[in-house]
Amino acid sequence: MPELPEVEIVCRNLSEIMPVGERIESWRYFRKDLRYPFPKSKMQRLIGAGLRAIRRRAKYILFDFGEYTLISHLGMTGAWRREQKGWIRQKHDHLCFETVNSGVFVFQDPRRFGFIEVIRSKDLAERFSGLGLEPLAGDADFANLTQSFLRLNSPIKSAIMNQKLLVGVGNIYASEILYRVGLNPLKKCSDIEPAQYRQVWRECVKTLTKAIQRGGSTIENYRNAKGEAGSFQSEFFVYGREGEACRKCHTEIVSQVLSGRSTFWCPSCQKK
DNA sequence: CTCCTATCCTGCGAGC
DNA sequence: TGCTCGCAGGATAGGA
Repeated sequence: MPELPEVEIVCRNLSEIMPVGERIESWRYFRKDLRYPFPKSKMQRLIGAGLRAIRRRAKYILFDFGEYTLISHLGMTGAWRREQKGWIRQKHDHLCFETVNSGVFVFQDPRRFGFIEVIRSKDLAERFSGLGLEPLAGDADFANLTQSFLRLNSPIKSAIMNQKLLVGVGNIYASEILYRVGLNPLKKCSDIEPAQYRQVWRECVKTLTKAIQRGGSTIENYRNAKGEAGSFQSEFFVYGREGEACRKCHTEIVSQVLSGRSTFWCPSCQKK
């Protein structure tokens, strides 16, 4: 489900409804695992600790409780929502924690590709050491990223989705970003000029930023932690539009599976 | 090392 | 109506 903009929105509104200093009173589990077993003993360590911040790294949500950090990944269909005491369990609600003053936070995830982790905060850097460049970080070193890409033989679309190189871009935004640059998604990374890479990074930042301003994209069931849908899907140029007319030149949008993922582009606008 | 495939899981729409 | 098939926003282990 969620790519960088959606995870960013979830983090922002979780921060609004769960203030700094808030404490977890108790956990409840409705099954014993999601993608990985719940780290129950470590989750107990969070009880009573004051929340310092909720932030995003790549597509991970980090609840910083000082000595320990709760890591939540939404996978394809994961969602947090807030409930009040006496709430009624919905299908695919897998766990919840109750806070002292802010209600109950419930994690729902039909496909169960999401997961929950608790680690010592001092181990965060190592836990995420394999992650690539954070595109919206002020100090993002895109020149260095270009040098990495110039050495790759893979198609550009696969590469910008590779979280070891660049984080946050998933299957939807990959197609959208390349449309905005005019690059064919199948083009080999080593065949792309440095000047074109500068455009790729610029459109990447612009597209992700705009998507955040629109509250993310809601395809089927994405909702932020307040239950609100995003609206950026109305600005898609190519994703999910196979057979429809290009918004600029009216050529039919085409689609092809690349590395197992549906890929959309305009054969006329994306000839670079 | 690099790249691709299969896999985890449930739900939904298309097609018969 | 009801069945099967294919596909869905992610990440990763393992094979070529």
